[in-house]
Amino acid sequence: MSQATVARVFSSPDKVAPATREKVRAAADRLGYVPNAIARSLKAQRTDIVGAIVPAFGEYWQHVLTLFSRQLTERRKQLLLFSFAEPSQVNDVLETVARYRLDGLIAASASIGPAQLARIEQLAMPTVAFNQPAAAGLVPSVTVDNEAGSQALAAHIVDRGARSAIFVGGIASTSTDQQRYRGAVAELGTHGVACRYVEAGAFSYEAGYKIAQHLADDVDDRADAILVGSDEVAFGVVDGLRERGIEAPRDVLLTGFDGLPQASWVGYDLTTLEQPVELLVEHALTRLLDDGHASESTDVVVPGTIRQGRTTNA
Amino acid sequence: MSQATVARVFSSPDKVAPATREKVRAAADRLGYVPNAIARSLKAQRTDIVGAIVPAFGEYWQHVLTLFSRQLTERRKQLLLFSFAEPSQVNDVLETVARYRLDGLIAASASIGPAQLARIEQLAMPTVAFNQPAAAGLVPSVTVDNEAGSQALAAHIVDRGARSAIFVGGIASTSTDQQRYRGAVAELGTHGVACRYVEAGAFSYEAGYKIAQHLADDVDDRADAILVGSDEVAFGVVDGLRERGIEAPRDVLLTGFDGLPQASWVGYDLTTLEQPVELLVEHALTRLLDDGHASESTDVVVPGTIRQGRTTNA
DNA sequence: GTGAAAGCGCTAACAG
DNA sequence: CTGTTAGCGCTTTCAC
Repeated sequence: MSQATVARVFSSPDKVAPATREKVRAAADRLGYVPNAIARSLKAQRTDIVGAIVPAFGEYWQHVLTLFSRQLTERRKQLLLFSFAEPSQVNDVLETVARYRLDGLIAASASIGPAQLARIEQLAMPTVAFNQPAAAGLVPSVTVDNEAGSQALAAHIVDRGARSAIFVGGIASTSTDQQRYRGAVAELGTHGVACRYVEAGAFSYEAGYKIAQHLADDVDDRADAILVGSDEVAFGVVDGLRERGIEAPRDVLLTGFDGLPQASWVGYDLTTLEQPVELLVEHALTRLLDDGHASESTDVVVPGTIRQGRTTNA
Repeated sequence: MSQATVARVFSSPDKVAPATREKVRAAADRLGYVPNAIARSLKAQRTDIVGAIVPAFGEYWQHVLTLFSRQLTERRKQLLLFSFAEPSQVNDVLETVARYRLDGLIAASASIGPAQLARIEQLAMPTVAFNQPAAAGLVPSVTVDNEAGSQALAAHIVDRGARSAIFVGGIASTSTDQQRYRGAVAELGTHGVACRYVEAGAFSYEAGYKIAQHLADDVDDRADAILVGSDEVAFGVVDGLRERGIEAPRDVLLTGFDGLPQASWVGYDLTTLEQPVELLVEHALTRLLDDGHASESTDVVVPGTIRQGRTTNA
């Protein structure tokens, strides 16, 4: 048996006589032989691995990651995870990424700024920025329509009688926060409703919980509605307000953003903008793997839909 | 410049004259050269990649995965994710795993049965089973002490006056369910408290929600306490019971298991057995990467601690 | 339908 | 300190 024949048995079995094929398979089973994907990758200049640079925190990213992994498995590819706890680690991570010749790269984090995107360009690795609007124009991107989503939520609360509102963001400098705030302000403005921006300081439950207590204590400044920029923060806000006896929708209208599974949990039952995550992930992978390397538009923006929950059921 | 010199600049810079080193670095920057980790792996028989076979669902696994990824990043290794939605996919996944010559493998799923573990043995790849008690003895494993944990929870509710109890498991055939149930029964038995096993059918919020409504409707069979086998299911149970006007701890004592971050969210504030996940993950990685390939005991069992929440605050 | 040979990009051993 | 050489395990012509 020559190497070549064995290789053919595992990659294009039809090019080998059935008899030989079986003999090779039998021998392989007996010896525990398994083709070496590393060697294959070296030769083929293709790894069948897609990398993802993702923050190591947060319900949203965990959820998205799970979906990427699921869809990649269906495409017989693997997900190589590069997670980081501190934005400062991103540069290091990028250099590591560069060494693995990945079939594609998912850049999903607000910590990936222009400098990092430029570096990624250099790597000449197919890349897609996921829900990171700031990357649009620099790198192909797939994003939910943040502005339209926020507008829809704003319209929703105005419908339900809101005459004053607060937007609770995670981190003010992120492009998602900015877009979501902008959308809200725009829509509310046309109805003569003011909307202040308040920063929770992180995209976490705890941050939401704390900021909610501040809001609750600041009695002068109560609003009819609170638009929270993300579901995870919103859960914290709900609980923080409850702690102070403020209940949605009784005392305030409240919305989230993202459409996490937990938003439908009866304990929260949050009105939120549901991202079509499956679809977003599908778009991202198509752009990464199927494209003739230059399709129509490189920046895809997909609309979300409102999920009406108890928190605005006034 | 010879290949060898360049290689040295990137792997052992001190073996190269500073002048040459800088020249090489400059050239690399200019040409965008980055060493190829695939080729390196082929030569070195070491990939710096650890694989993880994990179910594509569930809060708990997402949480664990995030920790693995974080700790691996610190060790300058990557996580290659093999997730699967159906147990039937596991065999396929294993064959894929086999092809990548990974530095280690984390087997974290009840769907990895004896047959699969045997296959893993064959691969001669350092492996550790994570929170999968059934694997103990077959493959090195790291597991929280399920029985002791359940006993502690059982003792806790007896302390608080429970005279009858129900254990709500996810899937009866899993070894975690069995151990947790067994622990509960053992402890409750010594206090003359009976404990029926009820199967939710999945380790999910929805399954918990549905089973809770059945339990609530079955008025003859009310118990003082419900021990739920996992937090995610417990969240569903809490909400399902609330829907029927049953509130913990007022009407029933309720506990979870796992210690997910959400358990401390004020909306649930669940009494649960908190797994020392960081520690478990650390143990797993040590066994995988640092071991002199045969340390003391291969099956590590780590105790958890009770997190007291509102749901048993009778 | 099968085998021989070259080469993917790197490293380690050995000379110089 | 630097270069030469061989080879990791696979695929891919190109002969036969």
